[in-house]
Amino acid sequence: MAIRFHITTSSTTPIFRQIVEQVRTAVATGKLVTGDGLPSVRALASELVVNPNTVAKAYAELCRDGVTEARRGRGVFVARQRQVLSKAERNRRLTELAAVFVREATLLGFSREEGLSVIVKRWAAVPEKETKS
Amino acid sequence: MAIRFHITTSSTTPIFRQIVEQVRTAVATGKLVTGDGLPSVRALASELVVNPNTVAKAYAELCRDGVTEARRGRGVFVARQRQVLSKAERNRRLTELAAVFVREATLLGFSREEGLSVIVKRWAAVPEKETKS
Amino acid sequence: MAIRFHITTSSTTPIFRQIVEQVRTAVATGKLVTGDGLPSVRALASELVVNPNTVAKAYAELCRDGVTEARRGRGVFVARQRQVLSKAERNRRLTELAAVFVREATLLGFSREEGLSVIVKRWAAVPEKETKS
Amino acid sequence: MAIRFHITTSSTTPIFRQIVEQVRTAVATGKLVTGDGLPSVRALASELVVNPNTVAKAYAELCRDGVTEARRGRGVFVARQRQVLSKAERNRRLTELAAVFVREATLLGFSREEGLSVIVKRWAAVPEKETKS
DNA sequence: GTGGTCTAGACCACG
DNA sequence: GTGGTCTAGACCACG
Repeated sequence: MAIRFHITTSSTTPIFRQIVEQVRTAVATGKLVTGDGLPSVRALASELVVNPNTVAKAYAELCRDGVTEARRGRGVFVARQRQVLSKAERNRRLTELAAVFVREATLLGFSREEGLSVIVKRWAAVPEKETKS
Repeated sequence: MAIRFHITTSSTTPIFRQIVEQVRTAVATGKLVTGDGLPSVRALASELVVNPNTVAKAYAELCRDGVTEARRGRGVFVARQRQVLSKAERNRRLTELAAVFVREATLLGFSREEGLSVIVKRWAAVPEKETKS
Repeated sequence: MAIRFHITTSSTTPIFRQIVEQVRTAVATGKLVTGDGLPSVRALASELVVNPNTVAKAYAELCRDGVTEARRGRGVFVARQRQVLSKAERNRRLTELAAVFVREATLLGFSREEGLSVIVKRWAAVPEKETKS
Repeated sequence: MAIRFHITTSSTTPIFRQIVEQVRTAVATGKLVTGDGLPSVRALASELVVNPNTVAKAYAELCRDGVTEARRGRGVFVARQRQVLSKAERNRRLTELAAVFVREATLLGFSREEGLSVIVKRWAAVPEKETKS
């Protein structure tokens, strides 16, 4: 399935990071699956009216993190997802993610129930699959 | 109650942001409550061995977001927490926070149960209080 | 301790990779230790007569891999080395490294004894330290 | 003996290099010996579903390095392995290979014993033969 | 045609 | 002064 990108040049989030996050979201929610192709660097740069280097930087980070893989002369494709980080490192990152969520949700005035509810709702968008450890 | 700051100069997170986040966490978890005073800009800068401008920048952001308030000539204090954002905007932000958490947790290979479990655990650090909506 | 860089622009190995490898070697052999500073992006670019972006790309990869860390406004420093990859992934990489070494050494006409000997000799340059797993 | 090729189009390693390395490995481990024939360019390209130019490029490099030799109108065959490089050059390359192995193994957190062990294990796949110096 | 590398030069965030 | 981001534009390796 294809993916529609939306870039906000006025955001404090760098353009290349916005691209990275949109691809990561699409992969996490199953909108993009293993083997799906991304637009070519030139095509996406042209569509978003940004420099090809900016797109290339985003794609490079995605490839480095194993989300995608570049095939010579053919383009960038969604890779088979596999975990290379140690269990300890992954747990550390998950704990940090949870701390940020709880802090910000609390400061926004939301209760534990409201916070969990929106997480559960969001997770419904993620397709079932065997956990890859 | 006082707050102990821990700054990591080697982190990719800017120092001023580390200060901001530690105050926000302290307020969210009830370690700091309405009326509690923060160290003076000079005192904290000296203690953390950072530029006073950096501390001032952090305090300015906290005041701007309504977490703290500056009382002329007396210092910076934790403000009475009140929601200035519209219900719609707060819901939008909560949804975005949840999307980030679910996306990253999923890509790290965690299941819905593991993700929720760590959120619940983290929320245990937040004291009960009436929801401020 | 400082580090002397030697770049070969005629090599097929990209300049940014040559920089990366020289820093990795210096860290692996203890010539650079935790906390040591690298030359600034601009200083090294000027010294090597390459574009600052090329040096920045090398430094970015080193930081991403945890070899170094950038401190805001101060420069890039050697980080405390820690392992974030899973044991399985690290074993996989070591096996691949060994396969390459054995293949090339064999084709160069060297015996097992000669190959091991030069590895042992090279390892003598690595300072003793507790294995970090 | 024949050789089975396995190409990963998603790898960052160019296809022609994968072919080169698999032939080199087969020769180094004795799976292919002097006089053994390689598949024709067209046959291999067809089997691997790659561009014939890619296979031709791989064979050209193998011939240039003396691993194989092309016999006009008959195909490409494994050459009698002989060392064309000077002893000094071969020693230089072996030292460089060892440096890379030790550097990366060290940064992965492996000890000298672990590194040597995996080299020894890998070398067990190489048949005994008189050293060709 | 595809991504990868590099130069040249600008502007910004941080401290 | 430091690294981070971005644009503009060139050339190369691969297929």
